[in-house]
Amino acid sequence: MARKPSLGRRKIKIAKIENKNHLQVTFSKRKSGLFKKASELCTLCGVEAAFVVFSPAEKAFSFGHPDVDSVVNRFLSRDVPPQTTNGALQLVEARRNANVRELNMQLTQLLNQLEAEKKRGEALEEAMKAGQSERWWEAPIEELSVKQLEQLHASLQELRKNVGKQAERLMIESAMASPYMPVNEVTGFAGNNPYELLVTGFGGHAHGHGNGLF
Amino acid sequence: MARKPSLGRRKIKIAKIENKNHLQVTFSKRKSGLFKKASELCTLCGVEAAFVVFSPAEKAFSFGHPDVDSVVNRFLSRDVPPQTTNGALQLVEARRNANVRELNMQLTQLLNQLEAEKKRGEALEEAMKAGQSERWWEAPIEELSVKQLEQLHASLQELRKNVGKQAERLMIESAMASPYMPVNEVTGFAGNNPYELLVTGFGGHAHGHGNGLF
DNA sequence: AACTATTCATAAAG
DNA sequence: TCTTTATGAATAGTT
Repeated sequence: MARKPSLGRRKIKIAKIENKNHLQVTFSKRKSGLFKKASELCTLCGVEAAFVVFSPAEKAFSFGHPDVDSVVNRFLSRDVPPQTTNGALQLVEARRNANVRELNMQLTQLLNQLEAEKKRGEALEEAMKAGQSERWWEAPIEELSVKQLEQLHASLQELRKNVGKQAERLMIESAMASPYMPVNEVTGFAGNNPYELLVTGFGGHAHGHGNGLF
Repeated sequence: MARKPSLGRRKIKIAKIENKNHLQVTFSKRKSGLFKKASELCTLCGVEAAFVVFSPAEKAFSFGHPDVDSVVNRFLSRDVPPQTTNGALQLVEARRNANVRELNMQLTQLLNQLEAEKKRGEALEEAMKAGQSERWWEAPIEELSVKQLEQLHASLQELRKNVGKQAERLMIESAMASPYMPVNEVTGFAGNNPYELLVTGFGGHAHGHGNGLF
């Protein structure tokens, strides 16, 4: 009766799994394990974290504590640290670049919609050009002084804040007309609790017809 | 010879670790393990994923394949899911759609407001000519003229390009062969862990069908 | 940071 | 997908 009920776990090579079924099973198992470990990290260390993954079937799964959005926002718009040591400088630049991209996204949309107004703008430019000899911020960044960079950064932050305030105000106005109380949906994970709330993706699969935003 | 050099791993309760040193060590170990597993998941299953975590010291750490930004963008702008027949889910769907509409409305209103600004533009034009502050871009966005926004946008693009070039150069310089996937340590270098190699990048990457936020 | 005993995660199979 | 099993891996506690 000497049997071999199971070979048990085998060592595998970390390389793309070719067998679709196997891949799906592995994805599912490992995703669960990852969510669990992320959850444990948050609980054990009291930190914020977010994890987003797209399944082989393009479905979005996410985990976040306190929630994905807040963590992602914190990540995307965190403030420049006081440090200016060696490597930190590059990182600051990279971060500023991220902010710039963020602003570009917003501004590009606005500008596209307002293209019709350009003509009138030309006149303004003439006027401004005449009275303005300072365009230092268009110089190569290596040539900008620390002070100038700081000023530019402050300006960007200010602009961002202004844009944000506007959006926030509009959102509050809209929210007042909203019939439902806030519900934690897609990205929700609330907790200090052992396992996560697996609220992933959306039921069926996808193809939306969009509302044409962005 | 029978020694007990170590008690070995012990079972622990998943609850906030109070001892600061212990907490820091655990955070570090588990973060590494998480990054490794996330990396493996991406490789094994050929999927995209992003993980962001803030350390107890508020420092941001992230992992992303192909990179954090593209994954996050994909997540934030994914399609609105199809309708369901389930009542409870319909409610969620409705709310999600409401969110999308809400955001679209914000954008529309913002655009309308900006458009309305053009009418006040003449007044600003006068003020400009009068030679006011050089820091006009710090004014509330509602008060910026179309022309100013365009100029600011151009400036931002220019800056972005400059920053990008520099970052690219630095990236190439420090491109010391790494078989691992991009892992960012955002606020500083962390050392030996191969999963914490510094890579600051921007990945252009656009899937052309995102409509909603949420 | 290194070491090890142990717990935990999971590959394979049903 | 859920369960079982045997192992491979991660890691808690210690040095």
